[in-house]
Amino acid sequence: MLDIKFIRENKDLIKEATKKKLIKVDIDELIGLDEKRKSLIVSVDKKRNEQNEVTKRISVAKDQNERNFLIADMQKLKIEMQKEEDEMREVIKAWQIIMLQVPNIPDMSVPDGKGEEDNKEVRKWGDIPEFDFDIKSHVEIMKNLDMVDFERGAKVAGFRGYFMKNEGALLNLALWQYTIDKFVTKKGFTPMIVPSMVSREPFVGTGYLPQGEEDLYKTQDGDFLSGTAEVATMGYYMNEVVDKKSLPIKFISFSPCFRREAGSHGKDTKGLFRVHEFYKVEQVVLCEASHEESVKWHEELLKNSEEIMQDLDVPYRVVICSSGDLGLGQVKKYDIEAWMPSEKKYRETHSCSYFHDFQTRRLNIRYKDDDGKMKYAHSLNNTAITSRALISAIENGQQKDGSIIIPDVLAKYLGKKLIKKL
RNA sequence: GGAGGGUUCGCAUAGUGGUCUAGUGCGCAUCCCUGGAAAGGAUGUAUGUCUGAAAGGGCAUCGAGGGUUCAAAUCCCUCACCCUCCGCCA
Repeated sequence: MLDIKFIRENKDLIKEATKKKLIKVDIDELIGLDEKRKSLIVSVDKKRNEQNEVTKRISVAKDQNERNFLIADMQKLKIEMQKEEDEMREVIKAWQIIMLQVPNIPDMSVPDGKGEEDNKEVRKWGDIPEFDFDIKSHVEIMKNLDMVDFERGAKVAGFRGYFMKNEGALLNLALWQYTIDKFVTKKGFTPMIVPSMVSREPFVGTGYLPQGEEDLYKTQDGDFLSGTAEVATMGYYMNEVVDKKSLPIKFISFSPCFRREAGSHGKDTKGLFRVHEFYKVEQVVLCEASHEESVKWHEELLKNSEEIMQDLDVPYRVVICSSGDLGLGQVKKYDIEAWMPSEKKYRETHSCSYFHDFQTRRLNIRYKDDDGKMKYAHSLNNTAITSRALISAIENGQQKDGSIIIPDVLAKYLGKKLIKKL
């Protein structure tokens, strides 16, 4: 959510942003509603003031006639007031619906574009491996080594279901453990295991709702299963004033993630790339409300995840996402894409974005600045790791005999450097 | 699932329809007193929003949202959360 004052004063800038992000929202209608809202507030407040004043007189009135007269007067006022209050409620409701749809403004450095296809490569890391044998996909490799079971996954959990098994299970555990260790010991992040079943408010606060309901699983109690630990982690300080001295707050959050993949039925139907349920380690940062701080941490979070990929020896590239690929609240987003040998393509494994105060305004996370003013903190997040990176690591580490060489950082946790058929 | 109790200004607590613009204590800030400090005293102590060039002023906020009333922290309804007990289950 943006500040209504800012919207009023920067109408054209916002309209341009909605075009860039391909979002349909009527800013003129919003401003019209805001005018109505303000004039109704003025009028209602005036009547309330009169009521308050007269009520004081009624309280102390000794004379019964005077008292009755004043009460009758107030009964009339009340009827008028209720009419205006009803109208005000309607206006505010409509106002809020549009307010939640107004997008954040993309940074100058964001390329214009319609979507993913217009993302621009920023840099590449690592050499694309050459194989002197027919390579297999992670599905074949892992099935051969009994690391995963998709058939029974589908039997038990339905479409896109899977079991991780043997070294498949251990390798995932190693990945999470290694990642969290690194963020805690080397980077000073606070580790958290966060809820995946989350109430509506933090979803609205982070910008996933109201517009994205069909992408989420919903419980019969009205909670939603979140697709990322970002939601619960951002909700942690919802409706709180945090101590300025505690900023920046850096969380490394682990959670199961659930995605309906409602719009992608035909896509990536094989393997672990697109699944309904997976685990993720996520970086979340709250920092002081300055653009420079946000940019600094954005680059930092990107670097952190690049280090992880380099540790895993996975070739990747960084792309800057085009305006059409940005979410409602995102100012700028980098994706990291790992090289997938079986597809001969880079595929998204990380998504690193900053929001300025878009999320914290919705979530009401503030701090008191040195000048005594309350400010909304800035927020950012980036994937630290998911199993998607493992797909790439496995395919890149495959050997002619079907075994897999494991990156050193994981071998340490797994207890072996090579996974092979017994 | 059932029964009961609770949610008040940073903390603790008072407050069952109109002098509550929410009292008191603690804490915190500034000042007085002091050589300095403690004790004591004085003053102050939130957020949001509207209006205004500003100073200032209005309005709202006693878990949330509705309702009753001329008037609600106080009465009624719905919901959320916390506590105690019972049941069921891990």
